[in-house]
Amino acid sequence: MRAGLEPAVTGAVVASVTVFDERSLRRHDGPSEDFIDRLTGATLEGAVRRGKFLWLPLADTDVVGSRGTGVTQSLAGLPHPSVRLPHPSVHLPHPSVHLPHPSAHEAVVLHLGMSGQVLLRDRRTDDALTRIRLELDHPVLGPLRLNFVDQRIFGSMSIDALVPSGDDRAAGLGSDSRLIPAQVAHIARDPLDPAFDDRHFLARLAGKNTTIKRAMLDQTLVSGIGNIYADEALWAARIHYDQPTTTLSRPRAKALLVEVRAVLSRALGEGGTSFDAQYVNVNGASGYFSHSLNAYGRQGAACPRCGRPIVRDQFMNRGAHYCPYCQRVR
DNA sequence: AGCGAGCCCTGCGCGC
DNA sequence: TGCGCGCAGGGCTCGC
Repeated sequence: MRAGLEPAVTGAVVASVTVFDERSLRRHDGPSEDFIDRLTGATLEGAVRRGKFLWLPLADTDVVGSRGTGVTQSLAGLPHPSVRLPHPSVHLPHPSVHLPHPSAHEAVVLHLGMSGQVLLRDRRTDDALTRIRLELDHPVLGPLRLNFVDQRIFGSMSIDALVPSGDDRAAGLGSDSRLIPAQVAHIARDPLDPAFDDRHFLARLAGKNTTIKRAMLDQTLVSGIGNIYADEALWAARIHYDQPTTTLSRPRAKALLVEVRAVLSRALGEGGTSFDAQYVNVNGASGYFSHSLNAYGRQGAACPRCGRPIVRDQFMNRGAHYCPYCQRVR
């Protein structure tokens, strides 16, 4: 989603905002009028991600001299290979957009929850269950529509202050900025982040008095891993979901981290995991990773490694899928 | 600290 | 065919 949004939102001006359901602003500190007022007319500077949170920094508008100075962001190479934007006929050789100085102090923050989608459309296209809509004017691509769709409304949009992330590394993927939305500051880096610190993670993991899957799903320890990718990485590393972290050896923990990265990389390469039309990219296309699952959702089916049946346990009010033969507590 | 329960929601598939 | 139930990719708060 980040990769798909980046070329469409960078340099775009928010022409109008429509909130169809205020419940999607649960994490916005203020009424919908506030969200609309602050966003309307704003220029989006890019698309940045940490774990499952995405944010679009807003160019400062009330800082004298901040607009139109300095940075030129190249949009050459548009569109992203996996992205088909609504206006493919717009073709400019090596287009570029002059952006304000990247000193944004606010951002639009998005989380998809369980059932959220962000769909890039032309100005005529509606999507069922659209909760919030942004009409964008992009300097190269022209008029666009961003539909935030969410069946269960566990996801959200909000405007949040950008605060220092605490170290001198980029706060997320997609920007060099060290600023992070306040509501995302407690979220750990994800294992694909170049600034992810393996040693720091392994030390914190070893110091926890819990079990491994619970730790993997703890977004303040490591982010970006949900129920599917936890089960898949544990299967690949042959580790039982209820293995105590205190007895998980460092070599096995390191091997698990390797498998987490492999699973996340492959899933991103295949566009994510789609069981239905719920999980789609910005064009509404489904990912293919569901065809690559070895454990998740495969209870009763043969383990691809040993042929014995995969089992599903109730765990943390969710399912834990594993092979009782390959994955044992030890 | 860690953990379980509960909550925020809708829609789908299944069994009866 | 129709209904009720269980289930679903997440994250947060609360009380123990």
